[in-house]
Amino acid sequence: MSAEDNLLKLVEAEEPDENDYRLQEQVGFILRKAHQRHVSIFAAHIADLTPPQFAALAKLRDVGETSQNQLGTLIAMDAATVKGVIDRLRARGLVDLSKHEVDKRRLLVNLTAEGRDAVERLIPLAREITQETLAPLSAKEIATFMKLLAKLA
Amino acid sequence: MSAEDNLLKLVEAEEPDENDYRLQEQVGFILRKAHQRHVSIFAAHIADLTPPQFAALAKLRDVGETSQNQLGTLIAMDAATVKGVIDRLRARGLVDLSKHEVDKRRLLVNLTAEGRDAVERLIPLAREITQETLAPLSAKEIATFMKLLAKLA
DNA sequence: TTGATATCATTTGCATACGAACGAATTTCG
DNA sequence: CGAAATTCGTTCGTATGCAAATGATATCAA
Repeated sequence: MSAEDNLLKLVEAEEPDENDYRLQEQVGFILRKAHQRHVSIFAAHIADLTPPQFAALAKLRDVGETSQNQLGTLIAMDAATVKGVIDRLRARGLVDLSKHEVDKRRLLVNLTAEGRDAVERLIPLAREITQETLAPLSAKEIATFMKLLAKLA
Repeated sequence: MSAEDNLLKLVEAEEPDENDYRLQEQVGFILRKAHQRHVSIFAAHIADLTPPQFAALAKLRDVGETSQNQLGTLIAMDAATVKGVIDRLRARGLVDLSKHEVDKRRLLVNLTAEGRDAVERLIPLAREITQETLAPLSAKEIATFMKLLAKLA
């Protein structure tokens, strides 16, 4: 088949040009990069905690004692992932675990005093992280972006 | 200090209310969820390859033979990560490796015939993945969102 | 009541992701 | 030229993230 035939077929079928797939313009690729950038900014401000670890602490501050699975649901982590995160926070004395009195399947997670202090101390830094992540955008752009991003998540 | 004093201090200094940090509204948290959703959509369309693996193949299709590190730069992966990705693609016969004739430090990566076939076959699916990821947005919103997301990445 | 289902948590295996340390090769510069 | 700095790749350790399998407990329904 000649190049002209190819072009013709393309036009007739209104197919996208397969030779013109640009990785750098795909949402998934840019989303991955934006996420990487945020994690990097986070690490620069809060060196001794990861974003998921901070998310767990911040959410526990909101809702108080919850089961491990429930916490996972609240911060968008599956059971296997949340277990690892909680284990590490527990090893550092930031949360503690106890068994549910009634439902013996459940593992209750709570902030320790130290954990509570840590969240309170870190929240101002978390605000800075959010600001710095959004710094390339104007106030108006931020409002628009957050609205659209929320729709995608 | 009384609660009223606290409130007064807050208003005077125009400080954010520390009791009002909402994890669910932070860019980082939503960015992480949006990325998770995209990976999930990707997996539903392309089961036997991960987004980073596909990114490596798609980029190799663009630029042809490159060094492992250079490829990593192009697809936003550090040296350690790209090595793992390429190792797995190589084990499956989708890329092959060779030594740079002149610069003996460099490891050249190339698509195999099978690898090239795979990318060409998968690109239409990748377009669908992009579409489905952006499906919650209108055409106009997509244009806006992509512009702003690119600024953040 | 009991048998089927569902839920909670754990474990294993695999795949990113990155910092840090390292050796080998190359480039820069005094 | 030759020492210092840089680049390329590898390895190790740690931390998500998820699928799948499993065991324990709880709930539902016949």
